[in-house]
Amino acid sequence: MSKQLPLVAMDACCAPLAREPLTQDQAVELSHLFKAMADPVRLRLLSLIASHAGGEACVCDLTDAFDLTGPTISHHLKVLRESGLITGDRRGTWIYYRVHREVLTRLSAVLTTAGEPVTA
Amino acid sequence: MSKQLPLVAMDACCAPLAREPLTQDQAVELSHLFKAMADPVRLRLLSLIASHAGGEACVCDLTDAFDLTGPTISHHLKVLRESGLITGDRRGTWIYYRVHREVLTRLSAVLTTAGEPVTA
DNA sequence: TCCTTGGATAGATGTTCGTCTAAGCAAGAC
DNA sequence: GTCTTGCTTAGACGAACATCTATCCAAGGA
Repeated sequence: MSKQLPLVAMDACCAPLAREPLTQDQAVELSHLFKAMADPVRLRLLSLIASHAGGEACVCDLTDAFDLTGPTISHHLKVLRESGLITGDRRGTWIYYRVHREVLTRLSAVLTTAGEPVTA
Repeated sequence: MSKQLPLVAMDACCAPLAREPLTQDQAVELSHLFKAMADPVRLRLLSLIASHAGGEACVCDLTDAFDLTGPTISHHLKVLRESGLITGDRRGTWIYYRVHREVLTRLSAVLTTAGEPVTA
């Protein structure tokens, strides 16, 4: 359950997208992360977990916020997990999820246009 | 050609995703933007345009970077256009595209976790 | 032990997406 | 006018995706 993919987007770590053209590999890596966030349910899940008290939330906290079945929520959590955006670990009866803030921070950095010259 | 959708993601303007839970509407708006970026070709297009000298690039500059047909590139540019990430205008023979930096900046702000308390 | 509860997996189904070929439109050269 | 070039639109098709129901596994309490 706590088995995660290695942290991704390391290659696309720091260079803002607007400073120099992304390589093919960087683009593929980043696209996986954006694809994981390209769904309203997953965005809200991510936001619910990230903003939850203690920085973590159990699935029981999440399911009630949606009009979807348990398996569907479970599927979306799996997508977020496999993209490296969140981790989950079981403590007793419940499984707690928390976000990988470094990944969000890295994405934020990639999208920034601060300090980017308009002309090269 | 220069007809664009109104700038989106205004509602999701400033509150970082990790500060408070996204509303359904905010999540839907943001998901459209992330969906537009959830493809390696579109990410590279965005990056090529954003990092191009003068802040703009014509389609002829873009097509050569990919092993795809013209219509496919055109399709991806249309997705980026309709999401509000880029605009294109024709000047004489060529069409020039440039990115809406405000949108990128806003997305970057939404993803930031700087200054976010881990506990509420 | 067996039952209950929390949560994931398996498999099916309708929809969306990425790519292509073919055709169309706009601008300039002749 | 007609041709060429740059780019978009239209339509088709296979792959990927979001959701569901049914099933299964793990942990805790009787």
